[in-house]
This record gives sequence, structure tokens and C-alpha cells, in this order.
Amino acid sequence: MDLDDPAQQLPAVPVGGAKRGRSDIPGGRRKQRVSMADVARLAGVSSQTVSRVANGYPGVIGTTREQVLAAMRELGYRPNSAARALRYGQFNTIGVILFNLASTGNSHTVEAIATYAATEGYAITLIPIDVPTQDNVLGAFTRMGELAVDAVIVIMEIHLLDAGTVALPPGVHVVVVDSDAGDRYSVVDTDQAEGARLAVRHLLDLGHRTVWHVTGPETSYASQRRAQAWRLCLEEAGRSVPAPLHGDWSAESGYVAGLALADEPDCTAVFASNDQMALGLLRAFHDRGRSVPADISVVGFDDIPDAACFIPPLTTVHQDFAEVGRRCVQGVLQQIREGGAGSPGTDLVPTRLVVRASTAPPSR
Amino acid sequence: MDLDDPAQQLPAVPVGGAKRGRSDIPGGRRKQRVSMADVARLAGVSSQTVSRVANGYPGVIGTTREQVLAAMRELGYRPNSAARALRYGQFNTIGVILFNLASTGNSHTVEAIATYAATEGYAITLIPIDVPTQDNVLGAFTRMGELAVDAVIVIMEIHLLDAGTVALPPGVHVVVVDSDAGDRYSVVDTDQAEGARLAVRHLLDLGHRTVWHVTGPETSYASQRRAQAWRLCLEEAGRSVPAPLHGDWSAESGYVAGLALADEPDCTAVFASNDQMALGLLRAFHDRGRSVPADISVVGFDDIPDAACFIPPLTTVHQDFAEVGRRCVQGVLQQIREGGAGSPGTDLVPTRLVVRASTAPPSR
DNA sequence: GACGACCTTGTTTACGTAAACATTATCCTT
DNA sequence: AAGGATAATGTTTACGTAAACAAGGTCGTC
Repeated sequence: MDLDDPAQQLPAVPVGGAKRGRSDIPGGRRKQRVSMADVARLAGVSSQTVSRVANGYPGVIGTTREQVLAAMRELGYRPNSAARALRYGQFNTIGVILFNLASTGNSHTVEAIATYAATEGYAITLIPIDVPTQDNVLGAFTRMGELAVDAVIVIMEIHLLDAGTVALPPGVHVVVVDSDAGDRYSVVDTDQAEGARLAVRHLLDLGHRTVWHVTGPETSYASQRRAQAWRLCLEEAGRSVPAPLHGDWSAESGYVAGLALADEPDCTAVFASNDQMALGLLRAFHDRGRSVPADISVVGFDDIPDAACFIPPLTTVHQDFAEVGRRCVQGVLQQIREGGAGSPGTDLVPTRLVVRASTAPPSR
Repeated sequence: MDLDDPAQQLPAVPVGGAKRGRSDIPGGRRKQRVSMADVARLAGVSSQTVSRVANGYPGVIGTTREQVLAAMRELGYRPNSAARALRYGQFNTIGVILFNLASTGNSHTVEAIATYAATEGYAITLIPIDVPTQDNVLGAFTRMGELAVDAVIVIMEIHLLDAGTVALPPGVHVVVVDSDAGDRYSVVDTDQAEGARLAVRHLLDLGHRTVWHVTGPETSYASQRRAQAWRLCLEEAGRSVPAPLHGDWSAESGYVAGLALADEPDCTAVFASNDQMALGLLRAFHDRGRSVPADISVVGFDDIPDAACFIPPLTTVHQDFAEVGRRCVQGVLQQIREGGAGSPGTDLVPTRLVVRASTAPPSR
């Protein structure tokens, strides 16, 4: 209790000056964080005892514990996680690097990650990359390295990573989503190929001679995988493979593709690489007077909630974003707990086909 | 900070064997962290000199600086933000509490917040609340208090907060989005009332006798404001006010509302409280053979990217989510820098009407 | 040539927490 | 009742960083 060391005298005027312009605002001296030492002083115990109470250790007698708790309440004590992190060397925080939060899939995945991480006692730190240049990606990793995170989940078109010049800092636990870097990192992803196969097979089974395809942006690994599976599936069935049309995920690009497809007399079935582009297709076909599904069948990918209210309601491939998020968190937590890097490999989350009203047998 | 940050050059580290290497210390914890002391030892200087180099302070002679930088590179030094935070008393992190990340508006807002915060050197820590009970909200604030965040942005239906039992911990810088707590907190929000007025006036100006309305969930403040403004606008124009229909933001609920409205012979114009529900309306009217906009005009709210590809393309109220996010960050940063609590008040971000093809003069 | 101004680098210290170790109080056993 | 085991609490220290202060060195000026 003889805390008459110089530290005790600081509360009066905390080194007025320096750069940070805080300090004596009449309204609040609250910027002074309450530390364990403050609680200890009020409770008449050592700060170590406060620590024990705070962490629920046994070996603190009831009366003492009560005093400490009372002092905590009175002062409004909150543990300082910076000090805690410094002490323990970990932060209970997972960093998430991603390119585009506003996209349907990513926001769902992030939400699932955040929710599941929360149940495990981890918080999420978000670092967005506005433009996916190598510099920006590198900068994000640098920031993550400096930031207090125990692990990193990367959600993005990962070609940049694969280029080799951009590597994750060694010693950082990492799980990657939407990537083919499975040979080097632990990867979690929707089973894009299976999903695309489901879509194509569904259309072929309905009797369509072949299936046209509208891709996502070339830089997208997911788009590539879907396109690849589409092609393979057609080839396996011995069907002709029409030249794919290229979109950029937006409904607008789907509309443009749709206008082109509407002029193809042979085209009776289209598989769009996501639901937004499928929406564009529907509008284009509507504008050109081609009826869906009577004249042309359309299948999307993602199963966004709106898809059920498209005109007509869209047949699409359902992605389980929540499961992807969960497995990401599980993956990094396992790495953290085991202390090693994640074993490379790809963990595929299954998809399922949701049949609605945009598909039907061809009319001839 | 410095663009010539040595840390950026380190990725050349051989990753090859890293993954097998686990922790080479048997049973020991991974503690690989390179500290300033390590760098100092290698460079043959004091750790303070390393600190000066790392922070770009002047007063370090060229040769010494070079030695230090070389040592940093060799060891792969990264500053430890926990220690930094402990030292400075701040983390350069903004906490974001939100209820539903996957909703269109929120994900855009969060992305804008994260992006803008990044340019200011702040990272974002996300705490989602899966079910908005008072307990969960309180828990989130507690977690935030323990996490070392410098400020908090709250994005949610904020009625719970207003209930009084849930209050933000005093002394935390906070900005609230989508709330009417402007008398107590600093609030940033889209100008819901103006947006709704734009929508209603547009329809009245086209010649519609009155405008029907599909609301969002009752718990949503934004929905309430839009409904309120809709009602007021009609009353001011001396028009009759039809009973509003209640949705829950989902396209499905809009569809249900649309089926009901399709049977109202007087109904020639509908204002939906968001674009998703407007989509549901479009489908319902299509299913019932009521042509949009010939028979019924529809206006939405949000201007999601897909709205331009609805059938027909949707007239809607554009929200500037990026601006909302920017002002949130500006608000908390100002509080952090000035050290005070934010001045209560509401900062409204303007909207604008985007006229597309879902509105037209009434046919009779 | 001596003194001081200035420039560069080193040393001490504090930030808040908690493990490791040290000390005192308490109770049980023989 | 002495001895020792055990329980309760206190003291020291380290975590990584950087401000404050101290010390050594260089140079210019008179």
C-alpha cells in the first residue's frame, strides 16, 4: 500500500504539453483511464489482487474480493487491452483484408466471420482495399503486420497474391477465401465448380442443347472457376461450347450481355456467373421480347435474397456464406491455438441448386 | 507513415520452409516478435535510436540510420502496436457496432467508414449484434470498452438505445447513424424526410391523386421517418392518406404488399421504403397483370446498383452512403482530437431523386 | 585555446497488466 | 504446542515503445 512512488502523483497534471491536445477539459478528466493501481489504492489492496479478482482467479477471500469489486464499480474500471495484449502477446483480434465489402457475397461472409468470431471471443479488424493494386495489397499486409491482430483472413481476387511478389508475412496465421493459392495457404471457398456444374446439368437435363455463359471479371478467381466448370461440363456431355460473354458482376453488364444474347437465335439457356448479371439478362430479354423461361432459361449464382422476386423468380445456385465465414474463423483459430501455419489445402463448402421459375424445357 | 518504411521491403523472406517449421522451440510459445531492442543490438545502437529511425525523427546521422534500417530489414522488424497503444493511450482504431451488416445500406456505409478511416490512419473494429436485444447491445458496448478503441460508431435501429436503460458509456467518443438520439449524441444520417418528400412530390407532380406507401419494419427509425414524411407531404398537399402497408425491408414482404395493392383499384402510385420491397412490388404487379408504370407507378429508396435493371428500371431516391460514412469518421475524429464528447445534433446527408422508368403520369 | 551552442546518441522511466516469486497469516497434524 | 502445509496477499519484473533527460562529441567564435 505504500504507493508513495512518484507515479502516484501524476493524476494532478499529466505532463501538460507534448503534442496531444487533450487534458483538462472542464467537462471531463475522464480521459484518465482507470487502472488497476487506482482500483487497488481505493480498495486498499495490491494491484495484483485486483488483477486476480478481475481475472476470476481463485485464492481471493470473499471480503477482499467484495472490496475490490466495489472499488471497480465506483471507479468504472475497464481492463486495458493494450496492456493486456502487450503482456500476453496476443490481441484476440482477427484481421480481415478485403477488396469489396459492398458485394453481396463478401458482406455476408464478413458478417458471418464477425459473428462467429465474437462467439469465440475474438473481434474483427477490417482493412479494405479500394483499388487492388499490388502496392495497396502490400500496404494492407504491412498495416496488418503492425496492427494488433493474431491472424488474418484475406477475402479477395487473389491473383495478385499468386503473382509471387506479394507474399503474406511469414509467421502470420492466415486463411484465404476465394483463391487458388491452396498449395501455399489454407483456403476456404465455396465449391464454385460444383455450383457451376449443378447449374449447367440442370439446364441440360431440361433438354437444352447447350448452355451459354456470362462470366464475371477476368480477375476473379471465382468467375474463372465457374467458367471452367461450365466449359468442362458441356464438353463432358459432348455439347458445343458457345463463346462466353464477359461481364463484371454488375446488373448493367448482364444487361449488355443479354442484349447480345437476345439476338442469338440458338440461345435457349444462359448461365450467369452471379445473380446481378442474371437480373440484367432478364431485363434485356424482357426488353427484346424474349420470354423467360419460355424462350430462354436463365440460371444465376449466389442466391441473393432478392432473387426470389425477380421477374420471373430466378433459378440459381445457393452459396452458404455463413458456412464459409465459420470455417474461416475455425481455420485461423486452429492455427492460433496450434501455433503453426495452417496446412495448405482448400476447404470447399458445398452449394445447392435452387430451382425457381426462370428455367424450363426449351420450347422446340 | 514514411513511405520508405523498411518493413515494406521484407517480403523477400523465404516462405518455403516456414510452414513446416512450426515453433522450433519445444513446448515453447511462438514469441517470434522482433523488438526494437533486437534491432538495436544488431545495429549496435540504443533502442532509442531505433525508435527515432522508425518514426522518422531528425537528428539521426546518415550512417547510423543506414545501419538501423539494414538491421530492421534483416530481422524483419515491425512495430508493436500494443506497446505503442499502451504508450500513447490510443489505438488508432474506431469501433463499429452494427446490427445487420448484410443489408445494402449498412455494408456500403461500413465500407465507406473503413475506407475513409484508413486514409486517416485508423483501422476499424467490427462488433456485430446478431439479435438486437438490450443485453446484446449492452454487451457490445462492454466489449468495446474493453477493446482499445478510441471511438465508437453505432449503426443500428437505435430505439433500444433511446429506451434509457441502454446508454453509451460516458467518456467514449461516439457517433450514431440512423437514430433520433440527436438530442444526446452526435448523429449522422441520410435526410430520410427529404428523400421521402422527393419521392412523394415526384409522384404528385406527375398527376397522381395520392401515393400509397409500403413501410419498413416498425423498429426502424429510418422507416419511421420516411413514413412520417410521406404522410406529412400528402397532408400538406391536401390529399387523402391511404393506410400504409407494412413490410420488413425484404423483397418478399414487398411482394406480399404488392399483391394487396394490386387489388386496390384506386392505387396508381406507390412509394416503397426501400428498393428491395419495390422489387417485390414490381413482381406482384407483374403477376397480377398490372403494368408499371402504365397502371401503377413505383418509387423506391436507396438506389441500389441493381435498381437500374429492374423491370422496369426503378425510379428511386439515391442515398449517399459514402458521404454518411465519411461524416461519421470525421465526427469521431473531431471528438478524438478535441477530446470532448461530440456536440449533440443531427448531421443530415442530402438525397436526390433518380428518375427511371417505373413512374409515369396516371393513365386516367 | 577556452567556452558554449548545437548535434548526435545513450539512459532512465512510465504506460497497465499479470506471471513468477516472496511474504505473511491460518490452520491442521502429530 | 511446535512444525509444516496451505491459503491469502504483496513485491518484483517483463512485455515494447518513446518522452524526458543526460552525456558525449563537434564546431564556431572570441
